[in-house]
Amino acid sequence: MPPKPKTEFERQQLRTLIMDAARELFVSRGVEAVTMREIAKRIGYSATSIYLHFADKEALIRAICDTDFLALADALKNNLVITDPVERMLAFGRGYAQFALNYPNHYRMMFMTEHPPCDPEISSVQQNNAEQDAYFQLKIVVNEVFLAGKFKPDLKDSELIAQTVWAGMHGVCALQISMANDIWVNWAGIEQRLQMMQLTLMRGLMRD
Amino acid sequence: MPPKPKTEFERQQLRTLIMDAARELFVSRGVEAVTMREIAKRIGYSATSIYLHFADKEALIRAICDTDFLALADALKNNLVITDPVERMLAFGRGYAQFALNYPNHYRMMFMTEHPPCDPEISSVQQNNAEQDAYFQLKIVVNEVFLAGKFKPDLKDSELIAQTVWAGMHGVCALQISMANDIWVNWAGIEQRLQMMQLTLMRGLMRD
DNA sequence: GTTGTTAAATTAACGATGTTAAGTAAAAAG
DNA sequence: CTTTTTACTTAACATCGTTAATTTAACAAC
Repeated sequence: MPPKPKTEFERQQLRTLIMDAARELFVSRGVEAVTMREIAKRIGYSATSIYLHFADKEALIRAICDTDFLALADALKNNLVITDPVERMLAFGRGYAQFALNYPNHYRMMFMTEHPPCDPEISSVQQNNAEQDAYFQLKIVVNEVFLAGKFKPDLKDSELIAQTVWAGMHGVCALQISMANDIWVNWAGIEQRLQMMQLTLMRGLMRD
Repeated sequence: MPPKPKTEFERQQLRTLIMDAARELFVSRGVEAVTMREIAKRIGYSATSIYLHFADKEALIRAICDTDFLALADALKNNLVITDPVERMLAFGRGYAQFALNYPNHYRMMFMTEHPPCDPEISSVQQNNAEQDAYFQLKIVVNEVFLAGKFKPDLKDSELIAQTVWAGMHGVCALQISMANDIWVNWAGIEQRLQMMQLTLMRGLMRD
């Protein structure tokens, strides 16, 4: 039953319908385990219909990632109301970890798998817009601590500090996602590990 | 030309021939991109022959991982000759990162993808054997610093410290492997980021 | 030495996947 | 009323991991 020309709005609507169905499946079982046919069935379409809206599976994944970067930025921006720069940075880190651990398959898709470099032409995320770009938010949050003179005096590169903080939190989250079930390691509780990382980063970066 | 019974040695030999060919391909292009047929062709066998030695692709990957944990432990144990515990821990971290960045596809296979929990019955790595178990090495190295009273006095859980150090280094390496080509982030040099992480961890963990 | 038996390998084939090509129905355009 | 365009579907393809059926060759028993 293939009807008639669709308005641009209807096209967008179907596009997001596909993305929402795909996201739900990806998040619950990971991108590899989900087939195009399955996504299509979920929304009552044929598999090939997806290709009218996305060039291939990779493009679909990328598009979803893209809107999820928005979701991450949106979730994190709530912390920006905290006035104390140091408290804000800590809350920001906790929020980031919470996102990672609440949506591990998502997080894996966004930060643990190599995607071809994201084309800013196509991306719906505006880089360096604090509302939309979580990395930009991180830079701001760290830089405000930096400007407040809270870091050790020999630390002069604010962005390098930001990348270190990111790496530290990412390390804990990524190991948790990939290796939590590995009986080889007698893991401490994830909450404990997160707190320990934040404590260590703080002590290592902040002025005494 | 399929001849007759092989001695156990010949079977082992073919098994490692398969593993070596597979490893080389996996390391250069990642596990997903390499097909069983390709591995087989590389050693002049038919694809199905591999299944006479490994239950499936996953089992082959796991077997390779397994021997690579040995390789990692072997590479890292050279640092154990360093006498000063703190210097030894630093060198250990650098060695770990070097392994990760020299063999990124390997590292991804070992630490960045979820494998079903490793069965110690099957594994050829002896857990808690310092010669073979890199995580055990890490625990020892950290614990020696701990016993030397070098950590901050309120840090009482040596294994939690080890896991934090691991997470920090893993974070830098993992982001490098997955996101180095992401133009979104203005990455500092990888060497700089590694050094900054080590500096920060040290300052955050060690007694003043 | 012929004849089974068995191990090691192969070729054929299966089902699933991402994807492309060809076809179809209905609305719009002329 | 015809023609074109649009949204979709079904068929089909190549490739993948994997299994089944088949071949080949060495050994064992008589």
